[in-house]
Amino acid sequence: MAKHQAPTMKDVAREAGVALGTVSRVINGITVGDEYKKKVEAAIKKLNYQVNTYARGLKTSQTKTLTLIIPSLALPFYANFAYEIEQQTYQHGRKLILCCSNGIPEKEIDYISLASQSKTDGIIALTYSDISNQVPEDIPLIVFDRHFENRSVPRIASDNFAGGFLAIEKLLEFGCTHPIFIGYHSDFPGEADKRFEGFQAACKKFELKPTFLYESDDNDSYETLYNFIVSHQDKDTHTLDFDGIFANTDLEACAAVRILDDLNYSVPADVQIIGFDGTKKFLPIDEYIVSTIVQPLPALAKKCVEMILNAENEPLPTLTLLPVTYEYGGTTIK
Amino acid sequence: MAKHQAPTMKDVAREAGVALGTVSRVINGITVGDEYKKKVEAAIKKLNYQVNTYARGLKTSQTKTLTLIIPSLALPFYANFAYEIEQQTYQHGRKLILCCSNGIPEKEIDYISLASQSKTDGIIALTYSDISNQVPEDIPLIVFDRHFENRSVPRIASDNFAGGFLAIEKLLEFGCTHPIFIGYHSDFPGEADKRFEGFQAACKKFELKPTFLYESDDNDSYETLYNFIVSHQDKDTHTLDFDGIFANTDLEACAAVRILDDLNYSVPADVQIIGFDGTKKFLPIDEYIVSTIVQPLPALAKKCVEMILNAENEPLPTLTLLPVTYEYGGTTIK
DNA sequence: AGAAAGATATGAAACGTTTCACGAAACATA
DNA sequence: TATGTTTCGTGAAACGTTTCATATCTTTCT
Repeated sequence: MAKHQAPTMKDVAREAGVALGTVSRVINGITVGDEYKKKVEAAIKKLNYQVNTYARGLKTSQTKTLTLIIPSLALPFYANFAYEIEQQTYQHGRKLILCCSNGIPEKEIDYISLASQSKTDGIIALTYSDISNQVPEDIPLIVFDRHFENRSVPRIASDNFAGGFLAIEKLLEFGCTHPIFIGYHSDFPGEADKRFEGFQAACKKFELKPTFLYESDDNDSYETLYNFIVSHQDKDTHTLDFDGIFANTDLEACAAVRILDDLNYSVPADVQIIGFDGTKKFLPIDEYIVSTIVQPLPALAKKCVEMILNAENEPLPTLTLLPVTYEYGGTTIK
Repeated sequence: MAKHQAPTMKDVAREAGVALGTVSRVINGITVGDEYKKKVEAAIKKLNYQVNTYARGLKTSQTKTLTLIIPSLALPFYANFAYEIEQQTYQHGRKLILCCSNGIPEKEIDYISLASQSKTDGIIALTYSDISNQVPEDIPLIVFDRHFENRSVPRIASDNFAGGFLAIEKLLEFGCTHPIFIGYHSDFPGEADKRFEGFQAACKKFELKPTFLYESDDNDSYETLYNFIVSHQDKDTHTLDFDGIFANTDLEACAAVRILDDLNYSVPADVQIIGFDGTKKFLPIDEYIVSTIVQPLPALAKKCVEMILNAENEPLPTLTLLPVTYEYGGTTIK
């Protein structure tokens, strides 16, 4: 038995008794006489015809495909961003190509090259190195949550600076007199760095002594944080010299909660804590709920995709910052 | 200024002073005379030529593309599976198209149809409905972690039954005399159901009274579980009538830990707990560590991709079950 | 040395679309 | 009725590859 060949437009045309071009026009929704249209549609249904994306892509060099380059899906934040991007991509009738680079520059570049061979309609990148000069001019690129040296590459992120500032404002509003900052930062230029700057700006404005733990990635961050907190306690009075924590991420906020608990301090009575990311929004784990500055992940994804797809009409703006919001999660008084 | 056109094989051929076919052979690694090869490679480098995947796909109807259909990336288990599939896909020189269906059957079918139009080389599906009859015959399909009515569709999963059995064996080995099962199950036919069957089989074999909480998805599972546990305690003696828990997932194991803690029982002294999934392997959150039956996610992903890509040589086996392992995580004595 | 066999380069055809110049038909105008 | 205008279907060309029959050049054997 011969292998069943998928029907082509030519088959449809023959079946419907019309010309090839007519079939094409029906498929692409270009005006066609009613009787013709009906005949073609009947033939399509009868033959169960489906367009061949590759033939179309070759002809139009529009592949209806978006590419997402992301280190991994291990961090819930990454996973959720990828999810939101996919949802948007689908909504716009595109397919999403997922690339997990593990943050390895060579892989990142390799993915770019693959994407370019596949004539992808746009690249959304959350990379460790600045890959903007690897991307062909005719493929729109948006860098998410990163700021590289080259400031001309369009990027998008939450307003991390405002978020850092807001966290301190909130802690003060909730009665804290000495909020501090804790966090680890990696050596790649992530937008998350701006949270610390927001903290500093708030300290300046409200005339606070800026106390913080802000170091490069550490193998045992729990221990580092533990020691830091211990160093700020008066053992005789069992008193801490701070009463509020702004943690760089919800993960770190959780670690702080645990450590304070281990040290027999009460949250939020003794210390109020605000994290960052809004992880509870997308990680359905109770243990993970803290008061937090929420990143608007769905809105960010929406913006990314819309901007990319609109890139040929309107050049991509250099920087797009979306507002963050505070949300109560039990580690503050409200 | 004219828009810069990407160079084609024809350009390379002209630049190198050879025929079109020769360029093709160089690119595809077919034997070509040394001098020709050198000339072509030089031209490729000079023009910065890249193959056009769409032209190639049209000609060969091999798209070097795999499609993953998964409900979402919200559950760490899903996210990690997607990640491992992507890694394997990349290793085999393919691209991955990610489809998040939210478990909506219409979307699942729509994704299948898109995949088929795009002539994907294979589909890996973690769906809620049985989509096997929607997939064209010539596209290999593997269903992950599901068992539908139609038993002829190739599927792959961890050996959940053996895992359930193993969990009880371990609890007994660690000195429990009355292990129980807790878990919620959804109404779609997931392989995870088999864990409960494994539990039951173990009860039969070891002559245990099978105590369990096993209900359909619940809006407030915490409360249900809390009430269940309370109903098994003697309030006067503050004693529970069980001393071991096998939880259907690590998430539920964590909930149990928390509830027992709230009720002032000690884990693992009073109650030992074993979860399922091995979530700690891929979710880097300390709160989330329990003793667990580990699903071999990387191995599962590897198998999926290898089998799919080998499907034309060797027809896909109906059922592939990969072994699970026990791993200590603090909620048991070892 | 001549013929046969073996390599390997060549260029045209084909994959399944979209697009466009062309022509036919229908309609409006005078 | 004759002419101009609009509408819409037609079919060939083109997109950038791969593949295959053909042609050319070596090598080997008698």
